[in-house]
Amino acid sequence: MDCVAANKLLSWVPYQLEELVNKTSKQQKLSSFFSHKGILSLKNAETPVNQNVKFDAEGSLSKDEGPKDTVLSAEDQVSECRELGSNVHDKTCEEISTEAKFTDLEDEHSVVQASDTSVHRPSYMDSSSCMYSKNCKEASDIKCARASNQSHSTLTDPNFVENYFRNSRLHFIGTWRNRYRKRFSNMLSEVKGGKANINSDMQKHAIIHIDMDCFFVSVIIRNYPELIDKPVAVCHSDNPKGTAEISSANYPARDYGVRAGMFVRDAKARCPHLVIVPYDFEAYEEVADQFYSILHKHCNKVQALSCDEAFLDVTECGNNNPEQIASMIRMEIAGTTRCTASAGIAENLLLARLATRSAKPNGQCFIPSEKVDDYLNSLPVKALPGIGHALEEKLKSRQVQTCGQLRMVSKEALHKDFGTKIGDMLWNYCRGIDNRMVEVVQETKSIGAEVNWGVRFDGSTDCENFLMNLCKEVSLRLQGCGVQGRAITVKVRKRKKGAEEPIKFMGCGDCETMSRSMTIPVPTDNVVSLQRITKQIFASFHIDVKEIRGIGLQISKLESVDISRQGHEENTLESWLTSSSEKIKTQCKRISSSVKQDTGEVLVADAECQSKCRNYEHSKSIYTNGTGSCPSEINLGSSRSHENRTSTLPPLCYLDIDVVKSLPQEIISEMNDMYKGELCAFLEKHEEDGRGNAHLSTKSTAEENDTISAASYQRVNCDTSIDMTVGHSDPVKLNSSARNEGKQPLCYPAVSMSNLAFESKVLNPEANEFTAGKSMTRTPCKVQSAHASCSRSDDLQMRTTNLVDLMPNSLTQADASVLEQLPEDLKADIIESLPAHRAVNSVGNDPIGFVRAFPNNVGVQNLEYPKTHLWLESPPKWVVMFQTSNCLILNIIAELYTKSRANGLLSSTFQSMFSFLPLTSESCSEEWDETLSSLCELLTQYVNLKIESDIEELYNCFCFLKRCSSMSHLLLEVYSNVLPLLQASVSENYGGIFKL
DNA sequence: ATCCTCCCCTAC
DNA sequence: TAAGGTAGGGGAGGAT
Repeated sequence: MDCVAANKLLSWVPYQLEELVNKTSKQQKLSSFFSHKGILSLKNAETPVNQNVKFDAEGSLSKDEGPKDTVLSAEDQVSECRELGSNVHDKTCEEISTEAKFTDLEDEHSVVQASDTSVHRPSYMDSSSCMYSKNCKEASDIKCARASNQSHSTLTDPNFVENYFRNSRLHFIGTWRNRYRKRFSNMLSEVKGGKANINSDMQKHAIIHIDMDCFFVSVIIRNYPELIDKPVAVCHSDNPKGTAEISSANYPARDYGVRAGMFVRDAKARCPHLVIVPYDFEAYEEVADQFYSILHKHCNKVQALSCDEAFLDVTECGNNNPEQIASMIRMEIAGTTRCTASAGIAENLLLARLATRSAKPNGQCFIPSEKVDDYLNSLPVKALPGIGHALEEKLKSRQVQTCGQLRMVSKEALHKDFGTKIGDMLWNYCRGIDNRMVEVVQETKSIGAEVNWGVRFDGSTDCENFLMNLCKEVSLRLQGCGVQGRAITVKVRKRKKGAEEPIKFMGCGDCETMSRSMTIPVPTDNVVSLQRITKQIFASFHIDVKEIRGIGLQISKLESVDISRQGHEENTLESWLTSSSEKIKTQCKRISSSVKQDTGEVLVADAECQSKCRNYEHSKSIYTNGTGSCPSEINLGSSRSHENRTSTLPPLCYLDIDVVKSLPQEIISEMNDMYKGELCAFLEKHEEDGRGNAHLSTKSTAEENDTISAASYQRVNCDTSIDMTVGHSDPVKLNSSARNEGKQPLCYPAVSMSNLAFESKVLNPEANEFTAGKSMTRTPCKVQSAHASCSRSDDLQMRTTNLVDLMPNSLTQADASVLEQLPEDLKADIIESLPAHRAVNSVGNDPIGFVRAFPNNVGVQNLEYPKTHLWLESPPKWVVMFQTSNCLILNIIAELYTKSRANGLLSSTFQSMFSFLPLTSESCSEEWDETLSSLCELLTQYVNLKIESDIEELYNCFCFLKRCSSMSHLLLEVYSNVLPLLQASVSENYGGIFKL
């Protein structure tokens, strides 16, 4: 038996192997194969000529013996393999015995592998693939460029996530479609516009499925003509003993039984002179772009399946010979990319795709309608798209292995066994029926990132760091796609009990996977929001981090970001300035054309968008044309270039100097940096220039401020327990005092102001989405408190029950006094939720009873919709409740309260305003930071709602915060962040910060 | 009946 | 050493 030949055949007509192996001549085998089928009008492709590539010698083709080109090509490849080295053929014989062992595995692997980038079944499911190890000599013509001293796991590499994705081929494949959508968005949207006139039902379609031949290898070896006929595979490592996985193998290599997904050591055992070449993602991207450019040139209905595979609907292409179109396209692809492609032509997507399998490599195949039945009859069900190994097994257990057998099963039986949709799919597909259309525009439904290799955590810090980086990654991807999402799903792979360390180096091995999700009312792409929510969901797993083998984060319920809004999304000082800059520009244009100041020509929104995209692409330099180096940090907030800023900032002379001067020193100093130091000089100059004028122009502002500060003063004045000497909350005074102290470096904290977009909706009962948000009421159900059980059935009812269960049997005096200080409706709500025997008047002596009354999460509760809870922080923290009536009341409860109270430092005034604002210096811990971050965000959101009546009160809050700044640097940051926004809100009443 | 979450399966 | 990702779809089962 000629095993090489058999293996070769296996790779493209696998399901006919049994009928073939007993024939002696390959020619005979193939002829018999096709005559047996008697259906294929397999035609030779007009082979494109290219000086760099040797294509299979085809020349003219005999129509009656269709498959000749393929046959010849196969023979060529086989003979070339034999010529490779004197020992190759001997080796082949030697391998015969070995290969016998592989048969099962191969069958399984090769049956449906038509396309090269098609991804193998993960090897952790194929334990058998690990058992072959052979000492082989290395035969490598190309030295793989590999980093040798790089860390490779979460245990040793703090930048693991970033490095990981850069080098992952699966990541490349998985994210390719989104990059394609971005790149070809013009073409896609054009077609979308003209799509409506299709009446698909009656019309018979002509579909071409086109697929590059062993894409990953071909792209690499097009620059190494000497390798074309040698067995070559793409892999990260060519260590002949290693467990690196073969990504793709060319046809000569497949002759030796080398398959995608195989460990290198197994591949080398089969084919010792196998040449391993490294990945070149840039080249893949480039060739894929060329590929799609060609497709779009010939046809405007292109559905991208992957980087090397697409469907074309050529029904209305003008040319009514689809075979000719396919042929032209293939020729052009070969000429341009120096790689070959195969095509299948048929009346629907299913048959076109099946036809391609028969056409490979470098051929094309047309399945006419009348031949469909015969073609399918003996086709194994596994060959149908949509039937993987699980369905195959399920069908096998029902004695169904071929489409012919499947046709015998009634639709009802299929529905019963597989469900309606899958049942229909099976019933239709085995009859060659496929009603899907070529879908040009495919909207993204979810975006995520996942790592299941190299994940080994030493402690929870490592794990948290990893999670945070994953969030960054996902946030960048969302922004890169211009979408935000509402559903956040965290997936965790945990080592199965009793599972050993996997054979694959750093693999995840046998795992148990679990996932949990949370839906928020307003979509987000913000990294801090994602981090917070992710942290919380993750915490709800209560998992030993040492057991974790993989983590994934997925965002769904996507909505596209309104481009015009993008520039204002981040409520940073910068965006605030730049958005105003744009306002200026528009107004300048309108009012006066004589203004010559250079305000920067790029529209803000565009600049933002470009900046984001650039940042994303940059961080993924492998996807760009690759001149830029990779920045070490993927942080949107910090990576924006200075050049960008100055190009969008308003010129100094447009700033309202008086308003600027009234800003806190930190803000001025930040702005000064943005203006490269010119702002301070400008201010000084202004001061010197004319005090008289300045006096006049500040007046109205000062009056307004007085009004505010009067109210503020009253409140502060009531507060006897707080040091009053720091300035009575007059904003001007405050600011000048701040200016004097102003040594504190202003670092915009990790908190971006738009983080809690959804909180703003919570705070805003007007928001339709919120009131209508049915899902909201169920939101917290999957994220349980540390105490609550984690069963899947938990929902809001459970959640509420748990909360009540967590209530202490008796409330302490402290509990009662806390409750007393809560707003009436909140108090009522809590009391109502208590069982009678736990009523408030039942006071015990548990000092932290009230703390225990709440789950170890920080949450938001909206009392207008008492069933709505959003749990925001990971445990163990405090409960933070916000309720919205018409007036802002923030309650920071629990531990903080306990701490502050113990120190006797709570001011009654601010208790009522902030209820339980912690003031003790000992509170300045990490926990403190998080709470303040939340507080900051929420205040910001509130400011953004611009509810006039509350502005004043807010101002007081901030002034108060400012006065606390000596105790906490973080408070200063909170203040610094919130104040500009507040200032903006206030100053909007008299024309904004910029004079116009 | 319809929706949601969790999970599995599939394709590349 | 090695980079076992990503996204879509559907079923089960529970809640409304």
